[in-house]
Amino acid sequence: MELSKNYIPNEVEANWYQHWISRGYFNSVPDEREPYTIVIPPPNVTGVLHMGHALNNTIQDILIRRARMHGKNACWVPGTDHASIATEAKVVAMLRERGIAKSSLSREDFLGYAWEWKEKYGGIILQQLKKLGCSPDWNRTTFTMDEDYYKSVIKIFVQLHSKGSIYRGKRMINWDVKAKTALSDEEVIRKETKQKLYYLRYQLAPIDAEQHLTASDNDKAGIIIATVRPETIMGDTAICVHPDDERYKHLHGRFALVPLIGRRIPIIPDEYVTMDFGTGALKITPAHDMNDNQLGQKHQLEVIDILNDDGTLSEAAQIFIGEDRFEARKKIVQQLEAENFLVKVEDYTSEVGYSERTDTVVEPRLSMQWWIKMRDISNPALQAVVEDEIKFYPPKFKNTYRYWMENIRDWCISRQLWWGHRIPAWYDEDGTVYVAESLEALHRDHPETIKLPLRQDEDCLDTWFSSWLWPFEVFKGYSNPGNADVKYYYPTNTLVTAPEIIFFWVARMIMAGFEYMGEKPFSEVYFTGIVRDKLGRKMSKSLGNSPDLINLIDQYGADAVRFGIMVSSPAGNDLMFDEGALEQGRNFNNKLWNALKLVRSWQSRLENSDQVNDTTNSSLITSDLSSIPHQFAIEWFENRMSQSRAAVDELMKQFRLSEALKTIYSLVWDDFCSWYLEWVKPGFEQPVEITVYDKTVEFFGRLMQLLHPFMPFITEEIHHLLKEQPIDLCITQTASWQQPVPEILEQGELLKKVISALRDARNKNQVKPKEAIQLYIQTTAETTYKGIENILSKQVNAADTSFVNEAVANTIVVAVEKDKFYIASEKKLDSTTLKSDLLKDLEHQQNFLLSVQKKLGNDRFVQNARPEVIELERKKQADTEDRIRTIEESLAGLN
RNA sequence: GGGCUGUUAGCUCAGUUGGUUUAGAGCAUCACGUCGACAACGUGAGGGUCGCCGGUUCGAGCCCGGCACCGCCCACCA
Repeated sequence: MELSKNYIPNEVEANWYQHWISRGYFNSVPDEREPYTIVIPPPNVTGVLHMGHALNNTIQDILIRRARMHGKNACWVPGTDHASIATEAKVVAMLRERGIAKSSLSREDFLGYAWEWKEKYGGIILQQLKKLGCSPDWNRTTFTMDEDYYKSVIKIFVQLHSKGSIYRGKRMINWDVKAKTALSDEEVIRKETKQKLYYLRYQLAPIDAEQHLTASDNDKAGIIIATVRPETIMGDTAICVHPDDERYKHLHGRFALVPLIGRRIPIIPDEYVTMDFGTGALKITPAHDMNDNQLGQKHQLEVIDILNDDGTLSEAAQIFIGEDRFEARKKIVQQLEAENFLVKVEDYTSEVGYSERTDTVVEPRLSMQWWIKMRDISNPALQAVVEDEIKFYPPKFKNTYRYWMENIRDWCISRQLWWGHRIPAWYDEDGTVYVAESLEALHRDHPETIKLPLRQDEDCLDTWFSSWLWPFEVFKGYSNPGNADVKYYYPTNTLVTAPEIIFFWVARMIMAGFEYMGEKPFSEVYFTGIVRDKLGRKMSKSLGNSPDLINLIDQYGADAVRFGIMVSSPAGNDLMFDEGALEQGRNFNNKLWNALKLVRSWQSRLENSDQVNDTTNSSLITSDLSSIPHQFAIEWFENRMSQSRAAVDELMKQFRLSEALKTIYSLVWDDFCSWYLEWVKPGFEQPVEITVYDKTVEFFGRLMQLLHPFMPFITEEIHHLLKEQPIDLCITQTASWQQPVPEILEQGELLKKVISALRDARNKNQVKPKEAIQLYIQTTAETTYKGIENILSKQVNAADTSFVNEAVANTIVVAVEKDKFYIASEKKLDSTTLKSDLLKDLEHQQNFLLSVQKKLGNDRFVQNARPEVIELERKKQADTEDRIRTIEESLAGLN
């Protein structure tokens, strides 16, 4: 079979994925092997593959595939999250396009549309993961609203409630006016926002209406406050000043009038106020600000809610009723100015909360919601991470986690949405609340409720209230406690996720794990970096700097995409995505492909020689390694490969995947292709020794094993194209490798160094590659060089090599460590260049010698440094002196 | 405002307990090269004094103190 000029990934990838699936390689059932388990961070069911997913899932796939090849029972559980708010928003938008308003639908009808939508578009992302080459056990695909999963979520709510850890309360919450739902603190993104600070004059109310029928001038001058939200003044119920503020002491106990509507509000002292900010006087709007609300409670102020749930002004505002809050702001400013209440306007920048999902400004609002008392369940989860029972990579996230856990606040879990797990609470006509797993359960446990007219709570639970059960409920660990799967797979091994969701998800999973399973959910958490573009900007939909992954896979192949992503993801750092890295991946594919072509071309030459052997009993076939000229190359590469393998193992243990990949890349490209293959490559139309061929195929195969977790497709393809294989690479078990021998590695390094130095010398002296040279070697280690002589002479195109005891005149001199090489060629030497190079080197060596001598001349160094350090310095000194002597000899020879 | 990282070649990053020939890699750059695997390539080369200041030490990219800058997380100054 003729191989194409370049590697063409698309068809190869699709075929192999199909093959793997048909053989069921990714499926896992409990057995006697040790499990290695990962649960996927379930992407939103509405999601499409973006860079963050690609990074995340490539890492998980690398870990899983490696475990699978290392004798573990690898189980990677895939699935999706119902993502209540995100999905509901999509469904509402879809309905709007069809001209249907959500408000016109019953809950049941809406959910009908939502499920229809989910079945049709949901889970596209799982199909896309297949294109990336991911190898989860698809039989285990889980959705957070699957029937059993749903029941578990409800059951957990009931359990927490009966324990007293869930309560219902009217408190200030973050309100999303677009989605019309409450949000948890974590769903609010604070962004620095340019605003205006308005200075408004509140006139004073007369002290006593009967005594002062007209206001004094002082009263008209009133008190000036600063605010960024003038549209909320109609909700003001007090003005607050610092008790020690001399400017306002005379106003304590008096009343001010809210501009435009003239309502009387008290002026009260409280130390909360900062005297030197604004005017030192603060308007209090308990319905629309967290702090104001606290102050309001403290001073028992009235609460006037002037906003509707969609962010428009309510009847209570008296003016601008029905206007959007930001429209109302503009209009009210105009009116305040017209009526002389506006004193001045300043530019002002502060942090404003935005909804994570809808990106609208969050409205602090007083509302009745369900809450979890987090203190009840947080402690074991805190301890587990602090004491490294669960390890974080990189460890810096321990601090972040710890701080949040130590200051944990109650979690608002109710959402005013329909798509999700409906809160299992019922109300009778008196407003009494009953919590039960179902209406039937309620009637069973509380027969007195049978006759009551009950209505169920309309709200759903926060998405994260379901996903915090993920690591055990994917194995039905809660719905079917103690089943074989959960016993075998739980706790899982590694969680790979983005640091952004450390509070949303990671912390809560750890809490749920301890609370419901009595055990940690995973042993290690690997936090990936944030994906940025090459300008360092975070990738986001709004910036439009997120590339289309499927497009990239079509263009470069999944292996190249995986390579590109991993090679630019240093552990613990962000990923600066650059398409150049994908090109590098594609080029690497090609390099592998071409190496394969070379090795396969030997096959035919082997077969020919086989035929010759049958009749002539030629000596081409040999099994005795020591008798062939390529013995050193084979021994060296064997050792070199073991050395890199050990390095890769160590890096993988520390989750330094990017470096592990780079190590393999360099092993393949540099050591295997550039050195080893060149060393053993036969000349044009020369036969190939069978030992060399067998060894090369074996090496190549082992390289493919090492690389497979990172680039699964091309490695599988090459594995099969190298020779007939009884089993697929995907499930091949990694054999144990030998320990590298340091002496052989050193010899290999020396050989490389000598070859490079000689090539450099040829290059500098403009000796053409085609032109053969005479090489003279002056060394004390002649036996060493005898073993590598044939490689050396071929690699530097030497027609003839001989050993000498003294300098050879009229040659190019090259010194490597203690050995000297003399190159003689037809080419007339340019002694000027040669001389200046030598002089430059001489100066460098002399400076170096000086620094070493200075060190050795320092008594305190000699007294204090460790003996081996001193020994090393002495060696440096001797070597450098040798080196200088060589250069001087060469210079002398040139004259 | 508090906390946590980081600052090493043009770019992205390694550099393990301070001493391994006066700092390494990949990409990019430059020169030469079409030689029977590979121009999506080969062979070479150039390029940094390790953010700044001070200290400890025989010796600092690495340890200590201060400063500057970048980024992230957290926090209720209108």
